[in-house]
Amino acid sequence: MPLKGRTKHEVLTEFRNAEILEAAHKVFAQNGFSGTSVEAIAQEAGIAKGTLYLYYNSKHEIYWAALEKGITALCRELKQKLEEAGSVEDKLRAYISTKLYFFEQHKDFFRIYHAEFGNTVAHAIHKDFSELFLEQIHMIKGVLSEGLRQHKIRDIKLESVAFAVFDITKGAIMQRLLGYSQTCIQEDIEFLCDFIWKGIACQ
Amino acid sequence: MPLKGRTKHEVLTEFRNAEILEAAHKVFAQNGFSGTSVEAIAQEAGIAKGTLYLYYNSKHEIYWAALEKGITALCRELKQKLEEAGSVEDKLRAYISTKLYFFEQHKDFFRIYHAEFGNTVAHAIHKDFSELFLEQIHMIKGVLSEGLRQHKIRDIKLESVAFAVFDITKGAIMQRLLGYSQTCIQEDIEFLCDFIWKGIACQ
Amino acid sequence: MPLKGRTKHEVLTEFRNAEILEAAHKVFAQNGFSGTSVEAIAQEAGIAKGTLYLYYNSKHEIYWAALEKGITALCRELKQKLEEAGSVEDKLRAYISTKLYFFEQHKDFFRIYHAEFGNTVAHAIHKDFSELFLEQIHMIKGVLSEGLRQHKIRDIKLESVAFAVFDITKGAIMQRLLGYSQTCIQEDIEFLCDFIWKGIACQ
Amino acid sequence: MPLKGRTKHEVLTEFRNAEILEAAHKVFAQNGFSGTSVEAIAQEAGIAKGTLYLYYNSKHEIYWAALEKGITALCRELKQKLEEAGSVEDKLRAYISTKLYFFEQHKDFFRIYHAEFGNTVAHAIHKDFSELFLEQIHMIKGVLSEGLRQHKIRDIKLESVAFAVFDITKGAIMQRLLGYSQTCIQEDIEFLCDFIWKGIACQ
DNA sequence: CATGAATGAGCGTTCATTCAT
DNA sequence: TATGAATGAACGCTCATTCAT
Repeated sequence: MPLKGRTKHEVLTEFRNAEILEAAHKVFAQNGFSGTSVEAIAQEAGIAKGTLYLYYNSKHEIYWAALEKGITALCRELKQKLEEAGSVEDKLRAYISTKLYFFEQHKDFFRIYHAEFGNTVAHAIHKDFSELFLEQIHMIKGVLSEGLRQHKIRDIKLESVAFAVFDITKGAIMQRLLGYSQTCIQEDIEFLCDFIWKGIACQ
Repeated sequence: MPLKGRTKHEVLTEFRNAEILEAAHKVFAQNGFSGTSVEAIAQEAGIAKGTLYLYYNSKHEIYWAALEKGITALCRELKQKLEEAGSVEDKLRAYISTKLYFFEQHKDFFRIYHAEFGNTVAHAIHKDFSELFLEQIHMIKGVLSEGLRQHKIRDIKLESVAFAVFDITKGAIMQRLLGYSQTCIQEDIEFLCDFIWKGIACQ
Repeated sequence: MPLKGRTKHEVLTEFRNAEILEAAHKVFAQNGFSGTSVEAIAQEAGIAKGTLYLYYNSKHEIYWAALEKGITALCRELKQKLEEAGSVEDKLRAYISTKLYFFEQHKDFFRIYHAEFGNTVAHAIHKDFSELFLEQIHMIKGVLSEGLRQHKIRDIKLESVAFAVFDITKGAIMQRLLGYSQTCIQEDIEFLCDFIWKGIACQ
Repeated sequence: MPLKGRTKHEVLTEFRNAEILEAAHKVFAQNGFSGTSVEAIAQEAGIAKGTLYLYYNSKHEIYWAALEKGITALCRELKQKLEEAGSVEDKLRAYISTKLYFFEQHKDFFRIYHAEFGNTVAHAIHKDFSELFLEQIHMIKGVLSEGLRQHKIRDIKLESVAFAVFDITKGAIMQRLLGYSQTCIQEDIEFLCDFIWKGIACQ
């Protein structure tokens, strides 16, 4: 009895998937990949261990799906906020503030995301991860290009700046999570925007 | 017959230690902590598995020793280069260039170092690691303070800047390792110095 | 569909448990505790090594469970036979004959039981073991007390006698197992009863 | 420079041997055979691990030598005291009291001795051990034979009695070691002699 | 679809024994 | 003779994955 193009089965499956990934986020964030047992994920999700394998073929796949889901959600929100923003300055601010707020709400996910970052350099298991990562770099580069065309940004290596923006933002989120920074989010956003803009603006 | 206060035995022990840690650097860099077996480290070091346990009490201890050795070496080099540098600008440049060159020569170590960074956020196993990390932040803040006193740097949250400098630099190294950046090191250094200085200088 | 208060699962579990302990009896008896590998128990039980750990948390736990199961069975049988016996003489005979016949049928168990006895003196690992041991002493003392009240037994230190009865009986079983004694069980029982009774009877 | 038929070397070797076995007694008594590391014996003896292997070929050999030394000493003392004793009653008492006093002074050794007894039944590693054990049985049987010839002992299976005497005595020592018996040694000896003699005497 | 008992490869660690010095 | 660093086989235990129910 398809409704809106989806069978009841599909809806149920999707629901289960969401439950599993939510559980995965939680336990992977707490214990890391190798510190997490499939059993723990199953318990957290409230299902049997074997059931997990009806939805995912391996522990790695669960991990990757959880990672991807979060990144996809982040990218969707970033794209939307960037589109809504008008000027280049606003877009840059939108990127930064969206990310800080997003991870403030999804701290568990940031842990996984950040840990995977560490692994990416160490031994690129997932090529896909770097692709998703590069997508963000591309996004920032797009904003910077626009700023360059509008002569708001000085002649500078856009790619390097994009990486820098990405890294500084990620670092700021990390500081918040580790409790190194006691400032409020707005203050952090102001600082980052100011620092970056000064670094790239004309004159 | 001790020479220069060291017995033959001590020299041998130190040599073995160095061999083990070098091997550890290599295999941990390739496979991460949990992906690395003690057997693999032993083989890489050219010794028996049991021999490892004459020098270290556990796999974790080997890992941590490898990490610490690298960080200590980096810190030593950073301190020396910062002292040699004259002006604040030079010191900032010294920090950045020393780090880039250091990790260019110790790529394996960077992988471990970076991976541990990911873990630190995820679940702080080693308090000591964050201490060593904060030591670098402190170092940068010292330079920035000097710049502030000399009115070369505008009134800005030094701590946040320090983190930013740290993150951008680390990001740049990562780009090089992953092959995202085809520029030469000098170019990277120039870019980073320019970008950061513009972001913090007066006016 | 539970039958007699037990689910199919419970029955299966109990069956597995019995299989495991039987296997444990055999291999522990042959090789002692430290000479027995978990792998060997699993093979003897016809299951995988990991399966053992679904039922017991450690090798020690398996050992102790095997020991306890046997002792419990022995104690149950002893109590029953003692109750059935009428006079004090019969009770003493019942204790001795029950034990000899019991261990004649459970030779493997006697080996473990006896070995643990050796360990108990050496370094009391299991307090529980000495408790179970003392339970038997208490049982014998009870019989002797009755004999004393009935003036069948002379005034003598009951505890010491109880230990003596216990030790002689155990020794007799050991002789049989080691093949030192070629006499039949009945003969052994007669000898023990006669010897002990002569030692404690009035006049 | 042989003195009394022994070279200096032989004396030294014997001294080392004694030191090693004394150390072995101590650590084996505390931790059992498998719980004792060769390293521990070496440390206790104050020599290097490798040195042990100059005197003994394996851990088992050390264990066995320690056991044998004690048993030999016990047997020597038993024989001497039995010879000194006059009547059959005195000889029986001499056997019992010598054993109780001997093990009172060599508690460590009793632990090993008793533990090995457990193992003997479980899995006869050392045939030699049972030989030494049977030697004592033989000794007791000799005394009993004499008593039989002198018509002090009734017609009874001597071998069984010998085992019984052996077992009761061993049990009494064990009780003392475990603290189950608070009586003094003399009291224990009186009880054992009385109990056994009543059990075997004529009428 | 869901379950969870069963599996067995894999790993960290220990320790009796050897051997170069 | 004495040493103790080096060895590597062996073992207890874990856990991702499978599959009969």
